[in-house]
Amino acid sequence: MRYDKTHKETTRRRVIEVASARFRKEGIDAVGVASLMGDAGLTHGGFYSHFPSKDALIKEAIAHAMEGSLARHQKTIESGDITTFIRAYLRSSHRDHPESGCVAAALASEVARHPAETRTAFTEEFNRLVDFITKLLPEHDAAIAQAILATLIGTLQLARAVSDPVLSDAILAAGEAGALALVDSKRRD
Amino acid sequence: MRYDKTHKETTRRRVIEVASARFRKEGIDAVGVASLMGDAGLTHGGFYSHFPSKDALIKEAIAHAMEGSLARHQKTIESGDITTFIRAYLRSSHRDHPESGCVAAALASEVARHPAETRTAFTEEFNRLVDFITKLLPEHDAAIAQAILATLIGTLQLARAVSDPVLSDAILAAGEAGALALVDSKRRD
DNA sequence: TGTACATCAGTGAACGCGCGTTCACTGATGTAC
DNA sequence: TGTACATCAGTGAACGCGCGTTCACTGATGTAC
Repeated sequence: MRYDKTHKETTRRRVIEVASARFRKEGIDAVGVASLMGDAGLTHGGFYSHFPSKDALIKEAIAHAMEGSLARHQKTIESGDITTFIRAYLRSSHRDHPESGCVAAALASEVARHPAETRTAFTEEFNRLVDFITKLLPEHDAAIAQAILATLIGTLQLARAVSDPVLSDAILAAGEAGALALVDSKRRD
Repeated sequence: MRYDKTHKETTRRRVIEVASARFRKEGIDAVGVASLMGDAGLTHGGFYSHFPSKDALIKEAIAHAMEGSLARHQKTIESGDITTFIRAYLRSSHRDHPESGCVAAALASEVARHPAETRTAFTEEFNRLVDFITKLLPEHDAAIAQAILATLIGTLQLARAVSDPVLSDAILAAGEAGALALVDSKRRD
């Protein structure tokens, strides 16, 4: 072979990396194959020697992004602190940088309209994220973990959609208080 | 004038109606002007005698859809029951029919990427929705209303995105329990 | 070590298609006489 | 009441453009001799 055998795999990973960031920032439909390959330093024609279709890349980019955010939170699970996790998730820098943030918050509504394969990949990573939160909870209750995750995602989306920056900050604060209240909700019943 | 003077206004409203349903169901980018006008029983050329651009229609369709869902919930506010509202919002029929459902759940992440005018229209209707929920709350606390709304939206989106129907039902149930727990969260502090 | 060759990652022109938008027009209808 | 006309909502061909995808090719490089 003419190229180092890791060469192609490196390129493939670079394309997935670029795609997962730009999909989160601009939305899946808004990012074309040609522009994506350009960002990865290539021309559009080579795309199909790496992926059978744009849909296949979408699936991989979503899975990659969710794995990445889980990996980033491994430090939190080691310290075992749900409060730290919630506060980190609802930081204004997360709201302002969807490209490196939670893929569920950025793309959940788009994923819902995508083919079964993409939704299955999303579901697997969603389950891992719920497990992660469950382990941080005092009662290890998966249903509460799901409700907390829903609150975090909904809060981030509303904070991003709203045009008033003061209101946006207030939404983040309200979501944080709400998510923290859910942490102990079972214990108080 | 050759047509009844209400004629054009009727057509305009029909286009907005069709757009607000299809945007919620298929996503804004996925619905073209020509296909939209076809659904309204017209050809695409006439679009620009009603709206200056697709963006202008998007803004109107979002505002219309949010007004519509508020109007639909007026009955709830009269009975003053937050529990009824939460349960109605998280019904499986709402998950399964985004076209007639909450626009914030269907389009929040898309709105975040749209021009200021669209986001301002969204913000105004969001504030009205928060006011509505606030009035249903025992403590009339707007921050709790925002957190509840975030929980509802996040829950619906996750329930729609996930590919496993059993898991989807579980997410709805978990979100309902979470939102109900938030209702009394202040009182219990 | 130096040369010839085979490999294949990446190139770029081309495909059909649907997008948002423009515009000269048509023809049904309300109004004026 | 009957006819001529003006209005303008709606038509449909055309625009430039970018989309996802295909494919014949190029040319840098690892391998074999």
